[in-house]
Amino acid sequence: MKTLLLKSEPSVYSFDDLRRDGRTVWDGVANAQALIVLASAKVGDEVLFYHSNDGKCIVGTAKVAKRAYPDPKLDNPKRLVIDIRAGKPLTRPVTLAEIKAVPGLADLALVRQSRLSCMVVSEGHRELLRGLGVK
DNA sequence: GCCAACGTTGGC
DNA sequence: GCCAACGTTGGC
Repeated sequence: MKTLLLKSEPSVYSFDDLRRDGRTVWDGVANAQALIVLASAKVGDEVLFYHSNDGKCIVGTAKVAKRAYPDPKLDNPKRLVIDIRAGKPLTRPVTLAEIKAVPGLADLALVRQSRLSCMVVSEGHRELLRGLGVK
């Protein structure tokens, strides 16, 4: 099982929205690199839910509920989506500033490639995040 | 196939 | 609101 980190602007779709919905289709990914990440997602993989712009913090967890499939709303087989279901909110959000303060997390894609919306979190990075309170 | 121009994302 | 970092587009 691996861990993904998905970014969302809370004003568009927040973690609270996900908890309200229980489950949602994760769509809108067009970037080639991010699509490769989506394609690698397996049911049961852990998802870290990050609020970009307004928040800049990891706010909760989720799980991959359905592996990648073409967006039914689009006529483009390359535009993949996955389904995720809500997990638990963190007791305290873990901010980007806190993450940047950990030397071992400097090469996390979230830090290095701010525009990437969807990334795989390595085992080692996952452990460091756990140390910051991402349970 | 190169590259300039333009658009977008997201941190600050 | 600004701008850096990228990705994409289109003319050549």
